[in-house]
Amino acid sequence: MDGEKSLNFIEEIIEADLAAGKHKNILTRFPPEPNGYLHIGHAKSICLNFGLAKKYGGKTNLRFDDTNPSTEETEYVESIKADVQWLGFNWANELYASNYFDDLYAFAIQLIEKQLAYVDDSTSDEIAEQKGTPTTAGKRNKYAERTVAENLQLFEEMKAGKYADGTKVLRAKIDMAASNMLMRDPIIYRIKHAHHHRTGDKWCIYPMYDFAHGQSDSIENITHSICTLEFIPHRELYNWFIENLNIFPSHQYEFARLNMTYTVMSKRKLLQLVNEKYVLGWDDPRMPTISGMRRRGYTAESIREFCDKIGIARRENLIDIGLLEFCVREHLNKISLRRMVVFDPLKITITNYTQTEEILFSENNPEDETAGNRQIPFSKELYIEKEDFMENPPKKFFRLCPEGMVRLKGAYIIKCEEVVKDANGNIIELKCTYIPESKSGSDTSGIHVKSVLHWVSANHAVPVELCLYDRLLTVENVDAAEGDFKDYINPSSLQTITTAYAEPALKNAVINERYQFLRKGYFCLDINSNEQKMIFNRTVTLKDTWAKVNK
RNA sequence: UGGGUUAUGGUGUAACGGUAGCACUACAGAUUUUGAUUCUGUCUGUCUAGGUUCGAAUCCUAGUAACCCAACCA
Repeated sequence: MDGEKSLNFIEEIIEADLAAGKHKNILTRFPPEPNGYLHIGHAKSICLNFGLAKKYGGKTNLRFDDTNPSTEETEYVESIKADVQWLGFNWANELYASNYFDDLYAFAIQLIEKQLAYVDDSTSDEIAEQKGTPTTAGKRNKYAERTVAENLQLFEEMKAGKYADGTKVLRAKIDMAASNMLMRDPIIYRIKHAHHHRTGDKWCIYPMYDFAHGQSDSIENITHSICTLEFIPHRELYNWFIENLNIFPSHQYEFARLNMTYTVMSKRKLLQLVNEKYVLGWDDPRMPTISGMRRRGYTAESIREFCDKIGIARRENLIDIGLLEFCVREHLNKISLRRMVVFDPLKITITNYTQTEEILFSENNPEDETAGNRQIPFSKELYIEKEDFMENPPKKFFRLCPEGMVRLKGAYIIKCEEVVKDANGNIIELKCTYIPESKSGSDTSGIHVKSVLHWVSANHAVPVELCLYDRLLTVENVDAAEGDFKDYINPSSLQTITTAYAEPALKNAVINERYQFLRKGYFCLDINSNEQKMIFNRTVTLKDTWAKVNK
């Protein structure tokens, strides 16, 4: 393959359609139901639909599939729009299935007139009963015999609010013996005396998904209607309506939805996590929601890159969350400002340091020359990370130890001369000397050390709070695990650190800027930060070879 | 047990009858003032059994496994 990226199966279909002159331009759509927040699985669909349009010079509509007023809310509409935009996509039109309620009602009348739909008074249990099973055909009931006039009147009365919820439905008259259960006279309208977030109380009958989605595609002239695998059986019905209504022939294509290790990807389960307070909200940084990932520090670029890397196919998949982390590290490495923060401080006194303080410089980002330098104050008393010192180190440990030497990043080489302990034998301080000729950038000492540590000057240190996140679940594939998914929630998915000290440059931290805390990971300022307290979220750790060796 | 869909390294994804490639992971090494980054290298794969063919991941036959469908949800 001469460097050319191969096409996925949908791209192949589109290129064939375009080549055959079937369409001049393509039109796709992203059709969320506004009953929850978008998650990374939706991002896959968004990137696909908008990406295809972009690649082939077409357009994409954002269409809310709002046919069920009892679960849908404006709050969700707003969050969905914000998330799609944040991901970097612009829709051609903001549309709603509810825009088409009048058209859909007219379509239903047409079906009745063609004797292809009837009003059924059966209860939901009776309908289920009469439907049969996958191995036995269903039976049509007496209501299917109603005349066109009778059906027209009844349906009109349903619309007028004459009947209570659940007492009547409109059904398409197709085939009660079909092997595809969806073709066994599917319900297309039900009575719901519910307030709709857009149409208010205008309607008390609402179309079902199957009677709304395909027709909406058709009304908009969508050329390629892309959805997930579980809708495959719906395609037959989708086509049946288009054919019998004789409307624009949109086509449905299906791809496999995204599953990811150590998390859940269903709106129902995510809603449960929110409602039952396992997380702090839809935008909790542990959630796989777009808003959660945004708050955690993921960039839109990295999410798009991830969606590109996982590919599009028709087989079930379970993507290693490590791939997502790889993508975000890859981007953050290029753009984040380097800063030093000590999480668990151990005091160091430089016994031979005679100045009160001096200002040192260090690069903001070694990956980006234009990022410039920052000032870092150095003084006699510093903090380093407790875990960077060991009194009796194993062979492969090359950080600080008694008599040992390390470099302080951007500063000097120091040597540990004395370990100070409290009455209980805990190490509370290290007395060190520094090598004056080893100053960073003008080192003439000739000394080579194996390790470089991050540090902060004690007098200049800024206390900050850190939120460290771990995977949401304790098992890779919760769908394959026994019992309820909530049994597998990771109890330590959030660790809050209140002992951390940051270098003074971090006082200027702002939302949306990305930081790499040297040797610790990528962080961003949390929206709950204020003048008194800065809170940083860890987006992802750095790769840590030492942690692996150590284990 | 009716119908539908899918099977390629640990995980994803290519190949369109002609050298099984790429990415992530894992492992080994080089460089490094982040045990990061970067660079180099290594391991591991065509669900099974037959068949067609000079040649099969690809075509045929028969199995096997997984997922989806019996909501007035989408």
